Amino acid sequence: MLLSETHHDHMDCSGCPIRHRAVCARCDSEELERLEEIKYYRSFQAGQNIIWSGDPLEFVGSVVSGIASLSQTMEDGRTQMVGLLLPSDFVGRPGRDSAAYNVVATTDLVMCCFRKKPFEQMMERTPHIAQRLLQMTLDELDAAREWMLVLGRKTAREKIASLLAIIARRSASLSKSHADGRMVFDLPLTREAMADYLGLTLETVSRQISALKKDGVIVLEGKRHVIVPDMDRLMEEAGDDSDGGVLN
Amino acid sequence: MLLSETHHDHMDCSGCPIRHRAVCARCDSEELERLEEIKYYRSFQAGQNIIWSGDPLEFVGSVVSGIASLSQTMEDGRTQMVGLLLPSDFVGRPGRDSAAYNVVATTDLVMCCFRKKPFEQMMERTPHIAQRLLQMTLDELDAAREWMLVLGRKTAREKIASLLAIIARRSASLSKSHADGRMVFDLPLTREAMADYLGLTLETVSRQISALKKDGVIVLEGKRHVIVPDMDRLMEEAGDDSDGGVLN
DNA sequence: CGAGCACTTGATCGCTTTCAATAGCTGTGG
DNA sequence: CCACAGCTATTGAAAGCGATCAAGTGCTCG
Repeated sequence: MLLSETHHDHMDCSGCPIRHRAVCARCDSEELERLEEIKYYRSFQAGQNIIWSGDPLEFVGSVVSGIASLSQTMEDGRTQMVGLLLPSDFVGRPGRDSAAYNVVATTDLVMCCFRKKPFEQMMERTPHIAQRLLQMTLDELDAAREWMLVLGRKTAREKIASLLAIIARRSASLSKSHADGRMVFDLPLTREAMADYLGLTLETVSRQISALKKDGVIVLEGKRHVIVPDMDRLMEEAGDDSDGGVLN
Repeated sequence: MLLSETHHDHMDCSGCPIRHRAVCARCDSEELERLEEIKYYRSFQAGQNIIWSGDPLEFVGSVVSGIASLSQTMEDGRTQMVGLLLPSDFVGRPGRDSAAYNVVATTDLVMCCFRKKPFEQMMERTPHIAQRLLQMTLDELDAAREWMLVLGRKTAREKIASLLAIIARRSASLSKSHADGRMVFDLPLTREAMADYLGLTLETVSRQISALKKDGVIVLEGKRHVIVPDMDRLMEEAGDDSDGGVLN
C-alpha cells in the first residue's frame, strides 16, 4: 500500500492558498520561480507519521492544507505535544541533520516540500526567505512561551479553556467570525491529543469539558462541534483577562 | 540613586567576550564597525527590572555578562519563567513594538544595546545578522519546547533533576568540565526562581532538593554550591536516559 | 541583638491521576 | 438484521502528589 504520494505536479505558486503567509511570503516573482523549480508536493493520510524524532531530516516544507502535531516522547511513553501545525506553518529546521520531534498528520494533509540542501543554499542567497523564516520562528517562540505558562501554572479547567480559546481564535482568522462574542468551530483533536497538548490525562480533559458544558461556558453538538456563546467568558475561564497576549 | 548606568565607552568588539556567540557572531570586521557605531552598554543591578511586559520596546541587545530571567505573569500573580538569559543571549524582538515578557536581572548584568530602529534597519541590509538571529531563535525554540515536556509531563523530582542537569551542562560549556561524570557548579537561582521556572512552589523545590541530597544524587555545600558525583545518575533522575536531546 | 531574607520541614488539603466500569458509535461478518 | 469487536468518550471511586498553611532554622546586615 502506498502510504504517501509524491506529486510532481507543479501547481503554480501564485495561486497557492498559503502564498502570503508561508516561508515564501516575502519572495518576489523571480525568487518564487526559483523556489518553484525545487519544490514538490507530498500528501499524508490522517494518523500517518510524517517525521520521527531522531530520523535524518531530508526535507523541510510548509503545510499547505490539513493539520499536523509536533510532539516529544519520553522512554516510558509519556508524551507532550509541543506544537500544532496549521496551513502555512513551516516544518523542519535548516542546519539540523536529524529531526528533534515527532511530526504526525492529525488530518489528511498536503505539504509543499523542499529537499533540505537546495533549500539551505537558496536561503543563503535569498534574504527574503531567511527574514520571513525568522519572523515565523519568533512567532512560534512566543506561542511556545505562552504555552509554558499554560502548562506550568494553569489549572485543568483553565488549560481546557485556554486550548479552546486558541483553537477558536485560529479558526476565526480563517473563516466565519461572528462580530459579537459568539464563536463556532470543530475540535481538530481527540480528547487524548488534547490531553497530550495540555499535560493532562484524557479523563481529566473529558471531565473538564463536561464541567464547562454544565456551566454554560460552551455548548457541544456531538463530541467535536463546539459553540462558544460568549468569548469573553471563555477568556475569563482561561485566566487571560480580556486581551491576554497570545499572538497566533 | 542611579539604578542603571549608560556607558558610552565603546569597548572594542574584537575583544568582546561574546563576540563569537552573540547576534554579531557572523559579522565581518566591516559590519562590526557599523554595529560598533550604534551600540552602547548598560549595567543593571541584581534584582532590577530590565523590561516590563507591555512596555514600549526601545532597544534590543545582548547579555554580555550576568544572568537575567524572562517571565510571564497572570493577573492573580502566578508567574512562569519562560527563559534564562545567559551571556550572548539576545533580548528583545525586532519588529515588535512592545515587550511580551518581563525581563529581570538575576545577577548584576551588563548588556550591549542597540536602539531598536537603527538595529532593524541594519538587519535589513545585513543578512549575517538576520541569519545568526534566526539560528539563535531556532535554538531558543528548541529549548522552549524541551521545557514544555518538563512542565507538562515530569514529576517534581524529575523537574528539579532536569533543571540541575541543564544548569550543569551550561556551566560546563563555559568552564571547568571534569571528563568523568563529576560536575560542580553554583546555582544562579533562588529556590523561588527555580519554582517559577519549574511550575512548582518553593516548598516543593526545597523538599525535592533535600530528597536528591539524601539519595546521594547531589551533594550540597551551603545552599547554592552543587556537586554532582555522577552526571548519568542525574540524567536518569531527570527522565532523560543518556543522550536526551537538549541542545543549549 | 533584632530585623529581614532565603531556606527547610511538618501537617493537612484538594486537585489530578489512576484504575475501573460503562456508554455510544462505526464497521464487519454471520 | 443482529452480534460483536474496536474505538472514542464519559463517569465514578480511590489514591497520590504537590499545594497550602504554618512553624522554625540559619544567615547577613544594620
